[in-house]
Amino acid sequence: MSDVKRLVDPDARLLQGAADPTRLAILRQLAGGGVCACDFTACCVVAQPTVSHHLKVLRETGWVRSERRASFVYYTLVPEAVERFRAIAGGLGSAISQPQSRALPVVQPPA
Amino acid sequence: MSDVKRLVDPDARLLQGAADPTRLAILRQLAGGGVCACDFTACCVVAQPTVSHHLKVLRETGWVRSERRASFVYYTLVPEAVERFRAIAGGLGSAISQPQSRALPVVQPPA
DNA sequence: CCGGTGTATTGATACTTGACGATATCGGTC
DNA sequence: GACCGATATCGTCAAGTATCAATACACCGG
Repeated sequence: MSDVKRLVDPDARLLQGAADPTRLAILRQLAGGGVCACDFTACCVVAQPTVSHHLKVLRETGWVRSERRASFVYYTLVPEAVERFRAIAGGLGSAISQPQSRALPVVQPPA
Repeated sequence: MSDVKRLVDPDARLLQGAADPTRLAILRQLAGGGVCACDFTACCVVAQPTVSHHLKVLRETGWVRSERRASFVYYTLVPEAVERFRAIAGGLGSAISQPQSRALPVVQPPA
């Protein structure tokens, strides 16, 4: 993806932040309460620099915030990011709140 | 990402399906009701083969289903995918439904 | 059966990404 | 101040991905 696209669609950027098995695992652990960076190294198969890299991506995409405490770094989920994520899900979900009768909708091919 | 990871975490795969500006735009248009493949070519900046490619990705990640009708192909959102997407959002959101007092939680660095 | 339109596939290319080892940095301890 | 554990950064490589032009395929109308 180009940088331009990242600018024009912040939602896609947010989704991309979460769209990796390692990062999704990190986000889930954060939702559960584990927040020391060393915990992630334990939970994931990847090496420490890789975890650090993913944490950076999550920071840059607005998912997490980091805070230093002594020699440890604590990570917390950014509530707004989760909220935005939910909003995206809600936006897509409008179609399923109504019955399935739209399977072949009224949209016509262009004239 | 490796194929292995795709197998071990289908949620990440689903997220990756949506984590692209063009595909997100397509999904949103599908939620709104536009379903003819030619509509996507109109809505996106990219060329037709690119749209077709993205539709294929969405099909492979379980987001959409396609159906041929005369010479046009109609696309519909897969309700289960949207539901799953919502479930992922809900799983991450559990932390924000409770107050922020967990900013620096009780989790300790490993002994 | 033949031309035309809509859609998918192929092949090539440039870019992005995930992963690692090595190394730097930061804070605490002795 | 020297060592040590915890994180981050750098350099690099392999792999994945987005994009397009060219082309093939499917379906309709004549």
